[in-house]
Amino acid sequence: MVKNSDRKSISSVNSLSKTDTEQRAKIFAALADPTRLRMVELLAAQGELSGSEIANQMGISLALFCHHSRTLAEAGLIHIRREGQTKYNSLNRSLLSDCFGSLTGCYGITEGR
Amino acid sequence: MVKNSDRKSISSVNSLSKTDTEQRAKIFAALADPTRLRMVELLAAQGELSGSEIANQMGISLALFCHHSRTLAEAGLIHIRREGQTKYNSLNRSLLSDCFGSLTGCYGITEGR
DNA sequence: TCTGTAGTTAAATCGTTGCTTAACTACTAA
DNA sequence: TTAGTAGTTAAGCAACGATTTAACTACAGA
Repeated sequence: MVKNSDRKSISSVNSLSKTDTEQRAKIFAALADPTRLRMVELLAAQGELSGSEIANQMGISLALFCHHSRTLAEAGLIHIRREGQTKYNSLNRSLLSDCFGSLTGCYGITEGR
Repeated sequence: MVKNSDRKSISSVNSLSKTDTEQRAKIFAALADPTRLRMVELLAAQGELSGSEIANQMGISLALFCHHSRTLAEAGLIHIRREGQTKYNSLNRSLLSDCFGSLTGCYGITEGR
């Protein structure tokens, strides 16, 4: 039997295994705002986007994007790849699947990141 | 092609089909509080429970349970069955699957409610 | 009628959070 | 050096939300 307390020590925030209730609540809280949820849906549909691209497509300021992206990053939901002065954001799909699977009992198939 | 606006008119809050971004955000917001998430996890594990049973198992007051259960009900996440003066709560699993599936692209198998 | 159980509701408190504005760094190119 | 692009951070405000307490309805049994 693997306890949640063990899992927490293995994956501090990113993915790999099931997270505990507090962590999952934090992930759901990150998805609970319409603006952030639209950001996540954009990334789910388009794969990888820079902050400016997201802000433009959504019609919000870069400051507001940055504000929300921090919440998503702290929940472990987005991965950031630097290229010059541009930062590309992508979704941590395996963390999403793990988090959702803990409630539905169904863990979807995720290929890579 | 089925638009989200069409879906909304079909299923106002309960299940059946995909919900729009605002509705999904509301569902995630209902799951965003640790106390409510524990309630949902209890129902996911044990199927059907009365308010008192949930409050007892969680070590919270009935008033606090009632407060949170209202949020869950408004999101459409719980179904209530009356029996005498007792109300039994159960999870709307298909709504959960639809909501999660809109992000992961994977819609789990749900049998009945 | 009185007591206990099950649940609901309102008010008050207090912390959190979403948004805007503005100032800031860092890199690139003319 | 100047301007433009990409992103970050802080301050302030308004709105929301989690919790506790207390008062309430409704029903069942002694």
